[in-house]
Amino acid sequence: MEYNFREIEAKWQQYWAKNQTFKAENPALSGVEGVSDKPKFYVLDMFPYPSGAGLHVGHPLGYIASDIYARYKRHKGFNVMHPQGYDSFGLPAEQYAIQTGQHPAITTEANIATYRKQLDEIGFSFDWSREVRTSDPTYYKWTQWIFIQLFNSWYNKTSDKAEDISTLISIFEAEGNANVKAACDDEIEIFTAETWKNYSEEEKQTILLKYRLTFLSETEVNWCPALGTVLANDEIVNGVSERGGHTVVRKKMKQWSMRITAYAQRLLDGLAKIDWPQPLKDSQTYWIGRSEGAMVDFKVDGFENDKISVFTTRPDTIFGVSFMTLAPEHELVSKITTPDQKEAVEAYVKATAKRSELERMADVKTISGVFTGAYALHPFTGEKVQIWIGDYVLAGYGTGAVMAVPCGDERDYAFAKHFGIEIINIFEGVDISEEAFTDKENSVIANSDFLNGLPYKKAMKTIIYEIEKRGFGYGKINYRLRDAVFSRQRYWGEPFPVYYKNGLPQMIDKQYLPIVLPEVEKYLPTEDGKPPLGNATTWAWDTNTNTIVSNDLIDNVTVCPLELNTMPGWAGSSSYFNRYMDPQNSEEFVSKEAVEYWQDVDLYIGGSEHATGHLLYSRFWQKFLFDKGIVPTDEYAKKLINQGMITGTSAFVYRVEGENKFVSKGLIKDYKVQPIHADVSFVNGSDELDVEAFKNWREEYNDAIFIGENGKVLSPTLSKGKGANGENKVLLLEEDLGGDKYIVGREVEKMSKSKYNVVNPDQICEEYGADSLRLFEMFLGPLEQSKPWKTSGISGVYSFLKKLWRLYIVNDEFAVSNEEPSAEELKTLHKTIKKVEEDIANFSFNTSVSTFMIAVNELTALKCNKRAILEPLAIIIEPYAPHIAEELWHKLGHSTSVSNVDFPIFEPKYLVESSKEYPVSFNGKMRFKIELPLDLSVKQIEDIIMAHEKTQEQLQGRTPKKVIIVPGKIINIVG
RNA sequence: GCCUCGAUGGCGGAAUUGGUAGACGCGCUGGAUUCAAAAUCCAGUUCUUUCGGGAGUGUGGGUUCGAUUCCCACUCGAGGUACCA
Repeated sequence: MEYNFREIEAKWQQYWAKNQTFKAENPALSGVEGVSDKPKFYVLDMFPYPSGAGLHVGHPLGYIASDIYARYKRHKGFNVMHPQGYDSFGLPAEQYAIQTGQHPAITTEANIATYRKQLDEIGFSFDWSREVRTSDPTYYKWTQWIFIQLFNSWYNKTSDKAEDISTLISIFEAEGNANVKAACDDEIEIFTAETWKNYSEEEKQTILLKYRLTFLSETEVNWCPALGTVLANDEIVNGVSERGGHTVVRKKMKQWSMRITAYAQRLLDGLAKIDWPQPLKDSQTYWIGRSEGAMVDFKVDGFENDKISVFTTRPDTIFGVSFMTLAPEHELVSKITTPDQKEAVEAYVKATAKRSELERMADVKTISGVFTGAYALHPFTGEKVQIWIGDYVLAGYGTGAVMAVPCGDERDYAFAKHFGIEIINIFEGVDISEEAFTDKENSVIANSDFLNGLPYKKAMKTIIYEIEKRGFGYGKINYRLRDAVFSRQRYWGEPFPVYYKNGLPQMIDKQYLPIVLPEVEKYLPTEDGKPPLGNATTWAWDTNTNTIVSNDLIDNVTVCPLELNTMPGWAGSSSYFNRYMDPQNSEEFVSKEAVEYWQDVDLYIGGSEHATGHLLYSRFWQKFLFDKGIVPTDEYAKKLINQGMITGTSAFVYRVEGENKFVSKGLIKDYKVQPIHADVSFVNGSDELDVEAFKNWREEYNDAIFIGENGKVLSPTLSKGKGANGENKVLLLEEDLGGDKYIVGREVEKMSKSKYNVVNPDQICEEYGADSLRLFEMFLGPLEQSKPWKTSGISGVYSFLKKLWRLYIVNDEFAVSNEEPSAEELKTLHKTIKKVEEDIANFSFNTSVSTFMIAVNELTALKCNKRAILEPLAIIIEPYAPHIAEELWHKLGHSTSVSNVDFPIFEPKYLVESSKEYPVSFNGKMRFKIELPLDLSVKQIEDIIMAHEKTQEQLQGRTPKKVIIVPGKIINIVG
């Protein structure tokens, strides 16, 4: 009776699907007995984007880990929800559509089918009845609904939460907006209740838009006219688009934005109460970028009505200001520049416009700038301060202007030195002739009027008080975080539930959702530069019938144009974890009962690349939904783990330059060679190349000559035989080569199709089975670290599974005995239980696999065949290798799934030892070992050890200075 | 530049509060079984050695009876971020 993984795995995968073994019940809704008594546990994976390439072995790593955890929790008596779905809107499907005309929905559907097949083959315990797809109208209906909720809300800083826009309107009607503290647009005019009531409906709406949590704003974007779209920073390389190399310009566009900045402080504070990796928290903290300081206005000499506002974190150094720097794009630049400087300034502004923001920021070494000829007036001293422009100041950050204090800031110092600007020292007892003094905590202010002699903290308080008293500024907490642009000029995304009347956005009522993506002829932007939805001919809203109608009917009275942008990639993923709780609900986003029961995610596993994208936006939406009373917690995931990347081990062959000849790795120093990626599937575990497979790979290599490691020309004689893993292959026999082989070079790189180092899970499942794949992925190393993939090692876990199987087999028949287990057997079992439970608690799955191997090795050595040992063993291994466990469990005579059986209880009594093999060290170096009873006193141990002949041998007559004995641990003799 | 993580045999890695460095697996070497192979099993495998031993966890210091583990300085690698005022 062989371990036939193909048969076993197919059988149990079908069984689980048929019996809905992993369906998680919502007790309140289902009334399923027994479920409601169990505590809930919610294990979540970051759902995948279903790309055309399918899964490679890197993808399931986190899924396997979370699956082990979910399965373990079922054994521990929890009602576990472990859902999966697809983040199925996205660019690749759209690009494929542009190239081929194939509708993205069709491509996406096909890709999902591939993913599903691959996921099923690995034996995950997903509850597929809860599947969501972000591109499914029944799902994005709720994305649109949340958008409407955001539109209908404003952020009240007084109550410190989002409130319905109606509460704001009531305040306006009662007392105007003078006392409203809200997260809102920067420049809002103050009005009274009287004025508000006299505003037209349009004027009112325009004002309200400045307060809403999602709002239209003019945003500067990277516009690529050739592609007809906006590009993200990372899609621009050297100032041109990554795709196609087209020109990119900065352009202002009216777009939807999300007022995430309203939540900056709460997003920061919330980090303290969630168990997420510190590096991830650090990067969110940095991204939010809280800084305390002051806004200060500087008057411009000769321009009575203009002022330059700056934000500074060091208002205490204001007496050290010797110049100001404006971003070249600053609106005052053209106005205040003197005729003398005009030419230079204009040239500089022009040069800056050509540089991308990225380029400007990457170039740290060159100091550049131009004097405008104008002067600002120091608010305290009234002295004239030069106004410069410099491209290190960014228009998009803060006010686009900096008050420069060279003695206290390295960059200002370098700038001042470079252009010979005065450097005023305002620090007591500090030499600034060589560099700026930036240690603010240890600074004492001097040369600064009323601030003289004050340390940093006192000086800050005093100066902010003075600034506010004199009325040219105020203390302010600034955040680096920007409001998030929420419009995309794409086709394959969620349509907005928005139409425009007289240029003002109107929300479509909830009952008419979803607004379904229209059909278009082409997926490209229109010729006049409108987004792809501009191609739709039926894309107008009839306000009488509340239906989408033909554009021909637009009259801007009853029929109005619909929004042409779509939502960004992160829209659908920002709250999907809540939707899993109640995925089929068509009346509500999530029912009260469901969300009260499931509450939040107990364990979330995914990649760290989402640190400041998805993981920040989703926290923002959760806080908003919490404010609205829709969800009961304002942080949605208690615990988060980042799985590390699996890198590929690329293989290289070496072509002699100018020839169609390849030399083996050991010979490359004798030739001028060019390394070429070879597909890793042509290489075996000993880095030997299957030369024939490589030759047949591409026509250009058909006639290539290969020189082996020993310098022999590899003969092309073919022979049938077995490959390294037992598969049938046509290969070169060693005799034919005179024992010579072609050895490839290896290098660890990111796993990628273009590097030919991708390994698919399907291949592995086919050759070794899903249980082997699962064990091997865990065995590779710590979950959170990145690690290279090398398929050759998989034979180790495969042998282990065969060895485990054989424990249950006697004379080729399945058989276990009912004999009482021995102390040794019980010890093996219980130390395994203990270690595996500790490992799961620590997410240390790699060490669990080792522990299983040790247990099976020991039980094999003991020839253990006893039910009392082997039955619990099948349970504890189930989370890791569920198929073989289920098979063994049923063979042991059970008729229901092993997945909900109680985990064996660890009994410490089986591990109690009476003696210990003490390591005896001399000066910290272990020299020999001695077996001693554990109940000896320190004195007794010392007497025994000092009398020992090996001790005397080591000491060679010396008298030890000290003998350290830690009972149960070590003996160390010093001297 | 800054932030974060990491560096242990030929390779992946283990060593849970400072206490036997190299568990477990791959690979490799030798052997058993076999007509042969696959599979399986057994033994060995950090380096070095005059076979007594000696050295050894990126480098250099420090704390300690004792350091892969703690502290300081540095080198290299990976990821992120970026003249952030």
